[in-house]
Amino acid sequence: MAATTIKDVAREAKVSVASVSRAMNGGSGVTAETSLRIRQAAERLQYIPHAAARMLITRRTRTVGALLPDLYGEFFSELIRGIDLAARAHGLHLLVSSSHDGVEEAAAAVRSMQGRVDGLLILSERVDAAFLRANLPRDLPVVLLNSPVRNSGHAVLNVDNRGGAFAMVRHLIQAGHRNIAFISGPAGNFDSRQRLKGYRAAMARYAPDAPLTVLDGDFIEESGYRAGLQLAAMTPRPTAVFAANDMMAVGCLAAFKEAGLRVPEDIAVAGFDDIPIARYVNPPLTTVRVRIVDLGRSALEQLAELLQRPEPSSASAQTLGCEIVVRDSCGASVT
Amino acid sequence: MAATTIKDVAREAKVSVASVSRAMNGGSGVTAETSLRIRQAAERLQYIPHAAARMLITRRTRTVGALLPDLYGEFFSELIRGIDLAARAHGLHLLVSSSHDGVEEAAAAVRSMQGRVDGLLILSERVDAAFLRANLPRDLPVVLLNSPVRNSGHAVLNVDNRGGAFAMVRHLIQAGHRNIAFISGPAGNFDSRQRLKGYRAAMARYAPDAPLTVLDGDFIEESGYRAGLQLAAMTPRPTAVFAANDMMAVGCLAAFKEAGLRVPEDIAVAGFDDIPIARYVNPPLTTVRVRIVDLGRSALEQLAELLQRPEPSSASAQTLGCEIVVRDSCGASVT
DNA sequence: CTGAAAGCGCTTACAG
DNA sequence: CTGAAAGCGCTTACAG
Repeated sequence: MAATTIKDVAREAKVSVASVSRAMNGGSGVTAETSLRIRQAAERLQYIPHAAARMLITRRTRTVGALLPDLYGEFFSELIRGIDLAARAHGLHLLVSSSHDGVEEAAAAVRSMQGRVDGLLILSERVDAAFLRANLPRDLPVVLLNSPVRNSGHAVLNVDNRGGAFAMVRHLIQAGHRNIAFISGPAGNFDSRQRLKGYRAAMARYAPDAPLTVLDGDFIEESGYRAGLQLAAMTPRPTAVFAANDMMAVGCLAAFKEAGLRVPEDIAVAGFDDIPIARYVNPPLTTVRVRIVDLGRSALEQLAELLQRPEPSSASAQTLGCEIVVRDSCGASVT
Repeated sequence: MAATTIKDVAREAKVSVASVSRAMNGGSGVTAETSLRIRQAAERLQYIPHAAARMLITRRTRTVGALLPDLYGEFFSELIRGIDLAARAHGLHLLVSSSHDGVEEAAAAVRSMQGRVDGLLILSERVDAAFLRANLPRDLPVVLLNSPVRNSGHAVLNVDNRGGAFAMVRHLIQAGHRNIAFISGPAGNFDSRQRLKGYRAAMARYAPDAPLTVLDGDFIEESGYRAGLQLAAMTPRPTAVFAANDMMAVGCLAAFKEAGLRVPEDIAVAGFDDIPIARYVNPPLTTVRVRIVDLGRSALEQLAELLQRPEPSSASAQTLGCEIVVRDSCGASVT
């Protein structure tokens, strides 16, 4: 105990606590000499202002919260890394609450963060406008990541799933493919729907007469494997398949190997995400890369902005671009 | 603004703030009826106690901090997941500060967490006894993860790197190998040193006459590749190689493929970590799995324990076991 | 059981 | 520039 307080410093520097406070907060309102003397005293006493007392009086925590669902490895860590880096740059602390799969759990987490954070970053399929209205004070700055929510009054930052998928399909078409199949993610999934839209749009635009083939998947490797077996058995067989994520593309590769199909000679394969495994499978996977660190960083930047200027009433909606990574699974790197 | 405070609830329930406080904190010292009336009033007003005020008076934050270095994907996310799950179970919030590579950065992070956390989880190669002494108040509960620090007065929780490596080498020997090479991690790395010790111990015990071959690596794939090329050129060539981590084992596989060596027929390969890629390479990699979620969970549990009983002066040091995962890269599953 | 009051450590008008 | 004082929202002895 016996942590040194502002009083101790005041005594040591022979000034009032008010002056200590002013000196510790930028020093405006005190002479340079006084300020120096105070800061030296503080140094001597190893004084660290009590965070809670400061929060209580200033009504600010200098902390932001991040609410995340049960995410898979790489995405999660990259996202946090981006958020963390940006938070540190802004002098903000980061309170994390992850691994939520239920709405109730998420609601409890959000509520328990009340008063401990100045703003919130939320990434969760389950969080919709109604959830936000029910569980958040109207005036808490919030940035939604990868969310379909619109006009909730909150800022939204999305990955350009549609654009990434569009670009990938265009790439495949330019490489000479026309019969291109798509393996979707889980039915209601927002990312998957956007990627499907990108596929459809690119096909409509660049190969309007080509057949559309959409197989159901669920983002799990196994579902990609099953879809791969189906594809292998089709006549005419698509010459390329674009899976809504890498794991399903990996499953596809396994199915094709089993079916005796060569990749990319007999059929080209592309994925989405660029997970680390993508470059280690055989052949290495052509895919769409999402700059996840940037997603986290941008989200935090936006939130930090909100903390300073409480939203000019028009909630922004931004989109973060993706890039195509061409590897062997689609044949030569044709652009 | 206008957040409802304890006063509002007191007025609404027609009691003193003292009674409200008691009712909100378990209700001892108030009749059941009063307590109920108060809690209903609180509900009506959507009262949430102000965290900072509570912290200020109770001297507890109900928050733990996690200081993490710049970790790679899977390990990081699994660790946080484990910590987060356990923290939630204990009603503790989690303040995260990650991606530190410098000592100075880590020190600043630790200091800035002062007063915002009741305890700290620290995973960092750079953090030694001196660091802890210089940057932490003597009485702050701390659990060190995977740390060589001893007798610092802090609890330590380590992965059984030595035991895992020992078991793997024993497995290889039992499978008939005698000339087994080891590829080390970075020179000063604690994990690597422990794994090397395990290799040496198992060789000494089960194949005391067999040659010891240790190649330098640095945990990066590339270094495993180089070591693989060296191994391929050796005479006599080891019949098995145990890399101090999976990434180097993956590099080894690439080198062997290039050198025309078949795995496991010509040479067996084993790694350490069981990263997701391990099961996707060709052939799938035999490796040592670290239950990272459990590591995080245990660390938090230990910290939570410390928060309740401030360390009976004897800092504990625990070790978390590993398990061998047998896949094709070492041939048939001989146990 | 219940309430009045002190006090946690800080910041910030308000005087001087 | 400097300080005395009020007050942030809570909890907890202390009386009754």
